Amino acid sequence: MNSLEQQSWQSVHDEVLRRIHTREWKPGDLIPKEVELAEQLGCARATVNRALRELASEGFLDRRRKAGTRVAAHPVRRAKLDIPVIRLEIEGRGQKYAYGLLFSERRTPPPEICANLGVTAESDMLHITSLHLADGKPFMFEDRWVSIAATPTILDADLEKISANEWLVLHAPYTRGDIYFSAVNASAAEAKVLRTDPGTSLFLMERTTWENQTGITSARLLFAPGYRKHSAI
Amino acid sequence: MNSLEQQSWQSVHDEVLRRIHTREWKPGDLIPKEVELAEQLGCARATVNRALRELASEGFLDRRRKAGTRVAAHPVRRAKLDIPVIRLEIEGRGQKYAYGLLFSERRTPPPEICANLGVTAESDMLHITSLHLADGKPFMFEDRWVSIAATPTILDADLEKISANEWLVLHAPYTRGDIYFSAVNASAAEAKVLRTDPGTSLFLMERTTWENQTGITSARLLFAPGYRKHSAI
DNA sequence: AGAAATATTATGTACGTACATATTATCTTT
DNA sequence: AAAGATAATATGTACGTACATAATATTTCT
Repeated sequence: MNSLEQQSWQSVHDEVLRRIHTREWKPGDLIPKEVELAEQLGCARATVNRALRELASEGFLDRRRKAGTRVAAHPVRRAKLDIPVIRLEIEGRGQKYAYGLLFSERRTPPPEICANLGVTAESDMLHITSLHLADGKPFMFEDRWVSIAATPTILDADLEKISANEWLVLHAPYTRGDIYFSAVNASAAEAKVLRTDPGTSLFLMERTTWENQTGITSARLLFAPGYRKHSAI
Repeated sequence: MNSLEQQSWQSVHDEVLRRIHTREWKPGDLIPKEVELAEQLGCARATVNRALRELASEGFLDRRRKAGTRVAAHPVRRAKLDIPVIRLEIEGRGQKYAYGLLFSERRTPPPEICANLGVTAESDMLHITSLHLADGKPFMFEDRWVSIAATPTILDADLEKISANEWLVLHAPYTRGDIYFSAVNASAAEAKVLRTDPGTSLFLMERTTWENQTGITSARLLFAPGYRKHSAI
């Protein structure tokens, strides 16, 4: 890459990535400073800055003021997982989405939910279990607790028609959340709902969301056998 | 937020996010154009642009030229998963890392590996299985195929001492990869290696990486029972 | 020599201008 | 009215300058 017409932060991004991939710049190496790169590649420092910033956020570079920019010594791969509303995930596969409310009650939460959301055992909560289907077959079993204090309007929602999952996305603001992915053996009850055998290995997604310090909802999403979550890196 | 001294893309980012969270701007809504926002918030358009670009990449906004910027109708949560080298993941938990090579052979690949990597059945490949331990207990079982054509120097690596996982990160350039997460029941052999019972539900990560169009390696990473992958959103 | 103050430096960010590009909206032609 | 050409417009990006900030290097002081 000589000092000709080069432009665009994308091309700088690609060129730097090429040098990393070809080991011209090896893990741990200090790379030229922004001003030098800008000269080499014939563009403004702002352009180099944008490219390097992007590469750092992708985990390829480590940057520190004054210390300069280094190729990440232990490239941490940052996989981006898109977690859409279940309906869209199913429709995105070209399958027909259906949903059924299994059970709904208003009561105080069990200890593990209190711990997840940081609420007291006397909290007024809505407990819902439901089943999401793809082409008529069980796809995901949802077991959710919603704080009525934090989201009173959910009592007005018709959860026979719209899933709590989707209602919350549209009506409950939230600022942060946690997700855990794991694998569990199906219990007898879970196996029955998902029409599989007890003990079958199931993909589990546990999600908890807060608005500021207030716990909104905690959900256990259990996927039917064969489910795979994909990500490109 | 009045038209006073406001600066910094972070504060613009936070202010826009606040308006989304408080439903001042609801899903699907068209928000003011960059120039207007810049005026409102008293900063340059470039600053607003950076904030909105960030919010779009986080999945809160949809932006299109000429059409303007809208609050995402179906907020797709973008969970960022950090996938470090196994050794660092274990050490990051404060546990002692150990590694053992179980098996290594040089041979032609089975059909599923050919399909994954897009190589022919006559390819010269290295097949390695190994076990990663945390505090002496089985943590992850790795079953990996590496293309010798694409990465000939791996034959010189001492895979008794450094795991293929780590060696590849440090020595094999790659441009793109796929990851699949799923749950599987342990086979008899897998259960034995991971010191658990056959049928136990295990978290599986399948990774395939390419350099441009050349398949480099395909790995099946099977985690011991209880493993959970976390992400904040 | 060791600590504290000061200078230096690479990245981080803001601003204003200019132009590119993708879409949408409008006008013209058939 | 449908199709095609043209204008309008919001975002996308590049550039150069200016200053902020964090970390390091150097100098000064005790």
